[in-house]
Amino acid sequence: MAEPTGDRAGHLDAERLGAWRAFLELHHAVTVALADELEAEAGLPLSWYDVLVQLEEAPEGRRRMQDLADAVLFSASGLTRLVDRMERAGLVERRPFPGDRRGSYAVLTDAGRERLRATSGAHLRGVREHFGDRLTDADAVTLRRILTGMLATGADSPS
Amino acid sequence: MAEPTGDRAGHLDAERLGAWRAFLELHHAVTVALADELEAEAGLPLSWYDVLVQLEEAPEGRRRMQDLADAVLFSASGLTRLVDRMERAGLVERRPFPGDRRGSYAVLTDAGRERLRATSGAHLRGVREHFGDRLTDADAVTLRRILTGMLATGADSPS
DNA sequence: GAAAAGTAATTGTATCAACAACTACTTTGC
DNA sequence: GCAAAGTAGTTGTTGATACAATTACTTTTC
Repeated sequence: MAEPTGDRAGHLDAERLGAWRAFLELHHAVTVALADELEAEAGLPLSWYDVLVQLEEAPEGRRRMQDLADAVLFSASGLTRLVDRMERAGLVERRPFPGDRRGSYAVLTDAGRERLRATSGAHLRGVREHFGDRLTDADAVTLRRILTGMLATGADSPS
Repeated sequence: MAEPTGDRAGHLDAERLGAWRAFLELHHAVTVALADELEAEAGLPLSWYDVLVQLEEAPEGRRRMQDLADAVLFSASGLTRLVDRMERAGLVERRPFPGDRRGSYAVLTDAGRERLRATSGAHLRGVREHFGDRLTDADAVTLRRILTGMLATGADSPS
């Protein structure tokens, strides 16, 4: 469109900077609120919840460690310790990966599945309350379109 | 639009959940990329940069500790240590707050101002590259409108 | 105007995440 | 088929953040 009006493409104008700051602030507000609520209502760190969800959604309730680390946005070593803690709590188990003795699965236990079931209501209500309900239907569609587009644009995500 | 189709207001539908997940993923991708680049190109943690910017933007290059903590989304104790580190590096100084001997200012030093000047180009380029440039002009306006609206809706932000 | 309540900042401590180095295993190359 | 290179996962260590308790001061209350 109009470029040479001091508004050429690539310029970090006030709208973009405003969007960026709002993005950061909203992320902080919502994730802090969700983590606090989940901790208070279910005694569960948000990172544990994320692992439970990823396993629940995976076929047979299990995923490879590296794979799971990518899904929950953790480093490999971070996931090792996280799964350690959750295993101690009885929510997941490690199982050998057949055919490659280096690898292992993290598998959801019955207790883990039950814990997720007992918790997800509260968390989803939180996501609605702090995020979903603040969007009109039209804005939800638009926001999703814009954000997924931005994700697809960069080679950032497949980090 | 149509409500009673299992899509009533308040329901966390696929669009909203998709937007939420894209939001989380984009935040992670962009902040990790920015932090890595800033560290690599300027040897500066992102949290330090945020403090420098907040002080630069404030009148006389100084802000109260608590005030600054809110601005950079840190706890009070977290900011104490962060300012400790930056003070050791000579980028900020603590100065007494006249009229209330409990309080102190964090003030930008000349070295801090210089360091910010030398760094902000790289960071702003990063924000453009990973965020701003992935938005059309129209989407930038829309995104900002949606996000600031969501922030205003909740009582989350003034945490 | 002294005691109680409140506030700004710091410190003790625990947690938790990342990086780098390591172990164990698998695949590739010759 | 053996050595070299690559990959999955774990462990040693460090750094950074938060919460709770503490210190120092200020404001309120009676």
